[in-house]
Amino acid sequence: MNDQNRGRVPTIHDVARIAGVGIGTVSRVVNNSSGVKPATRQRVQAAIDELRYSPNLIARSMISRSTGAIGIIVPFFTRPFFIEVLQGVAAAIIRTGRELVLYNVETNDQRDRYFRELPGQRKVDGLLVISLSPDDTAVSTFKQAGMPVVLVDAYHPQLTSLVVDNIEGAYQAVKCLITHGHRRIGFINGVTEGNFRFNQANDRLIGLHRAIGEAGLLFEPELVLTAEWSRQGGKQAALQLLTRADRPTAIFAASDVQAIGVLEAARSLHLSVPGDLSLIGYDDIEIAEILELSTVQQPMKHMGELGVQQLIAHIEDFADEESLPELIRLQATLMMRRSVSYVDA
Amino acid sequence: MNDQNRGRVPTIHDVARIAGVGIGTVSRVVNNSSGVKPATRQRVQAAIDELRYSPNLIARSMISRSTGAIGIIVPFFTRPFFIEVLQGVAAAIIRTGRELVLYNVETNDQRDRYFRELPGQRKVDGLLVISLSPDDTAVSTFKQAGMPVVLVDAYHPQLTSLVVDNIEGAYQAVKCLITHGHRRIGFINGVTEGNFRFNQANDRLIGLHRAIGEAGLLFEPELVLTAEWSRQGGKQAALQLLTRADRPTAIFAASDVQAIGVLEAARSLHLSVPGDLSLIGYDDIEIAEILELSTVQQPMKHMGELGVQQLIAHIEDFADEESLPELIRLQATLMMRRSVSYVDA
DNA sequence: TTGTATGCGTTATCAT
DNA sequence: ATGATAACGCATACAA
Repeated sequence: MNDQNRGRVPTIHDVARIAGVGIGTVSRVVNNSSGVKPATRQRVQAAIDELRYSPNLIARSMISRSTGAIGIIVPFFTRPFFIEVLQGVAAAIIRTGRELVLYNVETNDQRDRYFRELPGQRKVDGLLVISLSPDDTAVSTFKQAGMPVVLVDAYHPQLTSLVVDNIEGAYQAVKCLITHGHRRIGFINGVTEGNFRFNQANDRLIGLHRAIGEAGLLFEPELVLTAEWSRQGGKQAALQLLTRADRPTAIFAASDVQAIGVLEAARSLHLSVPGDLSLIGYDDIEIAEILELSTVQQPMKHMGELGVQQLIAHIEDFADEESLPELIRLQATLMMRRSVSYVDA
Repeated sequence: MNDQNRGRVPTIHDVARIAGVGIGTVSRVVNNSSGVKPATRQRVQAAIDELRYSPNLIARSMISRSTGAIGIIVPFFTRPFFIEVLQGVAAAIIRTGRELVLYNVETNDQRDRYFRELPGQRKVDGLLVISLSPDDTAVSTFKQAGMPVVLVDAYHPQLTSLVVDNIEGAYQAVKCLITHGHRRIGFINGVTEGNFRFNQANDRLIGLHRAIGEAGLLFEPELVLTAEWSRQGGKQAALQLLTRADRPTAIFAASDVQAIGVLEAARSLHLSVPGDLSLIGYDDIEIAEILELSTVQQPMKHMGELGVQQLIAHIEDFADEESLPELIRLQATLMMRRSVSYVDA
């Protein structure tokens, strides 16, 4: 192991030279192809071990036209919801021995650039898109490039999409509050950032309307606030709701992160949950259980795993060209915990 | 956009043909090289736009010998500690316009395979290794392949390493408990999984010893338990400690995740924290603040960002060959919150 | 059974 | 200013 070789990675030619064979034979040994005399195979293997050779995957990709990597396009990946989806994604990808390449998007521009350029760059074999809905132009780029794409928590008619019934989820949450005798229910919705989560925010509002309408209650617009998808956002909105003269007896938040902000607001106002205020969040991130927060569970890890599974099926399916896009619907589940109680019990 | 081109990505040759120029010229336009007549440049650009061409990064990598990607080798990436480090990592990487490739390791074999093969595969320009200490063989593989490697929360004399003074952190935690009058202090340490976190677990124990020794207290081995780095692990260990006749009045846990398990155990035994039990965790993951858990803060995001920063410096530094490895020491900080009180106050 | 030549899509070095 | 051509490291078809 002389120092001359510093920084120079051995290639298939080096192995061939050492073993005294042609590069074709080395290639056969490396790829376990048949038709190599055991003795030669052994010589080659010895050379490989000696040089600590491992094949340059970039060069191999040029020929095989596949990289073994899967790209994940995800907005604001540090938020708990996305983190939990990513956990499912990563577990599923790694299980297949592939690599995971993360593309985080924080702006519309970034999203559009990824949609436009990633398909042609060929650095990944497929794209899993989380909570982002590509427009028709983007989809045509995917199709033209033959790049398999699957959507998770987003929808496009021409792409396999995996969606959660959040209208029903929100409906169940609000209905539950109504059943518990609440009549003044505050709703803290999430902002729609660059239309990233347009449906997400909207669906929850629709579910709320449905539950309220069904119960024959009056919809009170001043009890509906829009806040950042953050603790801070939730806290501020809650403060606003809870300092009203006619403060709501219950709050439904569009995400657990915001619900935690509500808890903090309540604490700072010396209101007890659920004594003075009932609360339901959304997502069921891990911390919700610890805080005994009632919430609507989205099967986040499962969404990630299922998305990867679908994507890999597309990648491996050569007849993919015109395989019809599937629409997979998942349920949201109300998780009742300690943060809800009957009003004036 | 005819259907014939489905799945065929346009190459530089297609652009050249359409624009009626040679591929060299196209390459110059794509890379903004000088020496192209404005008129030609325009023609080429038009062809690029028409075909929606974007250069194949794989082919480009063959020549440039760089991929624009950074590989992260991390064990058990779903644990909060690693998630928070990864957040810093991802933010820093994306800020530089590079890609992040995640390599999760759950076994010794996996770790060794990554260390052995990744350097030669050339799919990434550098490796950031989290909480994993490569041995001399691995390090020599890195060096020979000229693959830049930086260690975070791990150490090797020949590699730039970023470590946290966890001995001091643990010392501060235990000393604080002693100052609050506690004499029987339980310690829930983490297991050493395949030596992944050998130092991590050991350092905390050393800090404990130091604080206890300094106070002239007797070290009681039966109050030191080893548990999984999980809520469940922490809970079970705590149950064991807290059901003793002479139960400790305080517990120090090697991680916040385990400390949360302690909280759950206390709750199930109807012991109040900090009334009946004082508790200090380790790491300061986000949930610690929400739970008002006292803990020792590790600058996780900062570690990730700093690691990336160092790695990129190595990647871009051509004289890297023999640039000396740095050892960067970071402080751990005791965060006092509600989970600690004076004993028999 | 094995060696050699071709091509993957780029960039870079030459000519022109 | 621009076009042709040689690498880059590999897999593979084909020749021997």
